Amino acid sequence: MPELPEVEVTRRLIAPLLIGRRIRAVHTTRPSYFFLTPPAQLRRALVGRTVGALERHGKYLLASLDDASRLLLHLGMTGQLFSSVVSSPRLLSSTARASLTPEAQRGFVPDAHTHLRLELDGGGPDVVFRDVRKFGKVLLLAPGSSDPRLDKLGPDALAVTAEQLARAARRRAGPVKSFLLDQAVLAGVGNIYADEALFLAGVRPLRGANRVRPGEWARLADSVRKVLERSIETGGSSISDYIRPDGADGGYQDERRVYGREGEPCSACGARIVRVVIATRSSCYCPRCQR
DNA sequence: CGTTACACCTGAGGGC
DNA sequence: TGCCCTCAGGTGTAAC
Repeated sequence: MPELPEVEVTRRLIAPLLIGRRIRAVHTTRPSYFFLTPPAQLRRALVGRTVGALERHGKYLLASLDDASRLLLHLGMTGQLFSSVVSSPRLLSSTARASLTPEAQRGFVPDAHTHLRLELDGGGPDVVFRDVRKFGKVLLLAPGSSDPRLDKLGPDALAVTAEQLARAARRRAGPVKSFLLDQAVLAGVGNIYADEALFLAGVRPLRGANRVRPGEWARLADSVRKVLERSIETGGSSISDYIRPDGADGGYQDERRVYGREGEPCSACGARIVRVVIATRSSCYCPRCQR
């Protein structure tokens, strides 16, 4: 679920809970697909560490620790990173929520999907990482080491230029939609914001990337930045699982022009929004506004 | 090298 | 009500 705006909003709200804090205790679930670093090793390595900075690279978060190691986090499709003092209806199924006491409903209660919980010195709330589908990832990077997942990322989508996009697209005959989703080309755009940026730029998602003209790359680069910045301002898109770290919903889902709006009238021209499948990802566009 | 198909995992919602 | 199918904001890998 989370794309660049959701990860950036998460970073801004989680940073004050983590930075300068010493990790007092670490709670995890059993080993799984989710843990690139085995949970037992993770617990040993993290306890006693103090967090320096919390940075974002595309959709990845990177926490630097006082022993020069770094903790790499990815939210996958259903990952949620939040403060333990929140209570949000998105965090529990209705049946699970109904079984809690009123006191428990006011704070977060760890469940089987709560894969990582950091207790911090200083009396603040815990930092919780919950992920139902476990497509999210946790990886501890030893001092001085990196990871291919980070190294292969293209320029951050908030800073990408038309020239960078046009150059990267030269040998790319596939759909421009797939091109925008390629994290090695630009880092941070996912299915929602690719569709939204293509709409704003007036470009059809199925057009070959190498058949997009220079003027259109300029509009696309602007549209990508505009859409992402506006989403960050509104707190991101809360469509199914995403919540802000403080438990509130984002607001960008109400500003979508095409994503998830198949069959609805285009907000610009009234034509019916169309849905096609491109490389297994559903893609919505306006057949009149986008060429 | 570029591109596609599929796997990874769980839950919600629609159709019958 | 229950079952079965499809779909979901991502990404790594194998295969062409």
